[in-house]
Amino acid sequence: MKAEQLATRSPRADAVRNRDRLVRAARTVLAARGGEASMEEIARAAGVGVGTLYRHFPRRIDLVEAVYREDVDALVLLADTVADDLEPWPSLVAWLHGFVRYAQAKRNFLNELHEAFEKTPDLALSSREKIFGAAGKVLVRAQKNGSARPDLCAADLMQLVSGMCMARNITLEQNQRLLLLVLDGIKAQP
Amino acid sequence: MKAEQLATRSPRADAVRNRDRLVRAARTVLAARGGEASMEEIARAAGVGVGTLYRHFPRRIDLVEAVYREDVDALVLLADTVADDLEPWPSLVAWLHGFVRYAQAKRNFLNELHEAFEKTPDLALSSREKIFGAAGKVLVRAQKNGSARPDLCAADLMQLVSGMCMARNITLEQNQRLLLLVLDGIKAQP
DNA sequence: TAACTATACGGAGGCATCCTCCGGTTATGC
DNA sequence: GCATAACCGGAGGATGCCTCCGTATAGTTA
Repeated sequence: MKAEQLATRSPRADAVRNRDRLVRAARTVLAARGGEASMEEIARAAGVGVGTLYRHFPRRIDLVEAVYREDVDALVLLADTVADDLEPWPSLVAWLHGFVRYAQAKRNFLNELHEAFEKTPDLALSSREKIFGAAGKVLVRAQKNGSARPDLCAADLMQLVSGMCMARNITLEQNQRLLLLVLDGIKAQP
Repeated sequence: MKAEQLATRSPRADAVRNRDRLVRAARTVLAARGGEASMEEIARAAGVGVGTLYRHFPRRIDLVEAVYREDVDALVLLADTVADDLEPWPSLVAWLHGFVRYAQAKRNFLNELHEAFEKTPDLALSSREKIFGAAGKVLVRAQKNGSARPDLCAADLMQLVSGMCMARNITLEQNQRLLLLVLDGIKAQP
């Protein structure tokens, strides 16, 4: 390869294969053992050395984000869908219900995000930003409509809702009950 | 000592002294370095070996609870005070404001509690129970009065409020703004 | 006071995890 | 086919958790 050729060549086949194996293995292991899962364990499950794992995903959170990427994208998509199909306030309600149901199932993910953010506060986490963006979309729309109180931002909203979902043994019922309460709080006062 | 004397004799002077040193050191170190602080570090700051630390506080959370014990007691006391001095609803509002202000300052404590509970869900944490008890006291009173919605328990309430306080870079203003929102949600609907 | 013993001390060390580093291997471009 | 950039893997350094046990000492008894 000439020195002046700056365009990176496409990644090697084995690299692509191993990255994919790692994400799959991580998905399985994280689902089975939650936050307990160690990097060695995941690498072993993928049939790969730890060195390879760390080359592809320098920090634990990078791997976690790769695992849950599709789920996060689904939440973003949901925001678009409800915004297209519903009036502002009902779309906000629908999206939050979707979020809570998701968070209930993938509570581990929220915890990992929280932990990573705890350790490195100024770290840009793409999942976080995506979710905040989706929340902002439905929220702002409801605010412009006058159905949601104006003194509130997406960060506030997610603060509240993801915070309440992070508890270990919260049930879906309790979650939904609390969501109704939060929705009452979010609603613009007449 | 006779064999049949089962009454434990009072703890040795050095044990008392070291326990006290450990709590003081832990308070300082935890305040300075937060959750990062290692057990070795705390033992060193107390001028004591790790063995001594672990004899007094078998689990990290035991030490943490000892450090924040007075603060937790203050929250419990606050619940009693507001219940004596104020009408049900205002007392709930006042206590929650107190809680949020405290949580803002001692966010690290909430995180440690959460982490311990995450690791060992069926673990009885006295601080947790004390705080829940205090919350229950003011909440039930407001419910009997008809000013707080009845379909809510202390666990729900703390879920919501402590969850929102746990975020790393939340400001006191944001906290208080969210609390107002939550209070709107808690209030009984007319 | 002196001996005795329950109690406490402390840090070496076993175990686990994180993450890096680098010698060896392999796929890709020429 | 050859050169080499890209990649692989796992040994090993660093750190933290927690235990274990030989040593020291406070309190008790005579």
